[in-house]
Amino acid sequence: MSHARLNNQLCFALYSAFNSVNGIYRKKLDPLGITYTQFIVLMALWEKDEVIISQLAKRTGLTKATMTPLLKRMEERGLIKRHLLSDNERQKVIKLTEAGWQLSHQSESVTKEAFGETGLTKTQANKLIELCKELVKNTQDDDQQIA
Amino acid sequence: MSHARLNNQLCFALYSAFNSVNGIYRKKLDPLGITYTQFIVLMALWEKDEVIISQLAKRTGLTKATMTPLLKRMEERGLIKRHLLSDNERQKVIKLTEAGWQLSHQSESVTKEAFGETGLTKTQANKLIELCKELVKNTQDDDQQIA
DNA sequence: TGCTAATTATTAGCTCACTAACTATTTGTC
DNA sequence: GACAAATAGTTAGTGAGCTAATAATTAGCA
Repeated sequence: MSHARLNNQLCFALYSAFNSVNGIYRKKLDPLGITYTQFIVLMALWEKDEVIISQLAKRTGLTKATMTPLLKRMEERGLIKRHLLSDNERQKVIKLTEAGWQLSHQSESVTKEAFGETGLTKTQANKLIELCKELVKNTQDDDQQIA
Repeated sequence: MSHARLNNQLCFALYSAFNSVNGIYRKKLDPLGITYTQFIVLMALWEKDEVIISQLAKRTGLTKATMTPLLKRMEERGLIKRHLLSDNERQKVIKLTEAGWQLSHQSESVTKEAFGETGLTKTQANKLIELCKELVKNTQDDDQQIA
């Protein structure tokens, strides 16, 4: 009668933790008119602007099918523009608008406040980030073996 | 020009890690005809069956609005039954069917295989789980302060 | 009793996230 | 140059996940 138990499930722990932090961010980002996923895309663009959709998908870990409607909504809200490249008409370049850049100024405090609400110490958070990255790296390797 | 950076974001780390593990589970649970969220609900029920929806929501960390369509789909697939309680007609009791119990036999190997693919050691996984639980506990406390 | 407040579940409307199938280009090769 | 293969992005369909609003029942209490 042995079965998987919720309490010592790695995946359930990550699932709950992400939902918790996501909830914290939702409250803070809602007044700015963006979702957490859009915030991630913005962070990626603040680091490197004018990139094609595939590159953006790779850096955020999202699929292209997720990106399309996401970017469409972000364009409707005036945060980005999508331009067709002249030298390769398959590709579309994503570029931040002035409004998209403006949001970067609030991002620092949003992140700091959100971190505060997690109640974790810096050491704990760094350890958590490190382990998550390790996990992601390992599973990416797996994907490449399949391909 | 300082702004939040993707690479040292706790939330992004959790988000990526959860998406990775969720992807692993998706491949394994798809042949069983269930999603990861449904698997979580099943695990909760294997530990304690015949509970009302609110209790199930609390244990899984989902909202009631998420539970309703989720449980409807699970009932359609014959995994659970929903009964109205006679002594309190607001509440509905969720009870596993035989098919729902049957899945518990495969759950152990699904979890073990999935853990293997994360490439983490037992020590790393336990540390990760511990930190996630700490985070969830802290943010739940916050919620109670608000209420 | 009778009226308000709280609880339980559902619904509607939004956003994300995936897979699979599709269109449209570009590349590679003969 | 022509035709298969690869690449870039979109679309369709399913299943979460949330908030806010809505019923319906129960509890509290004056």
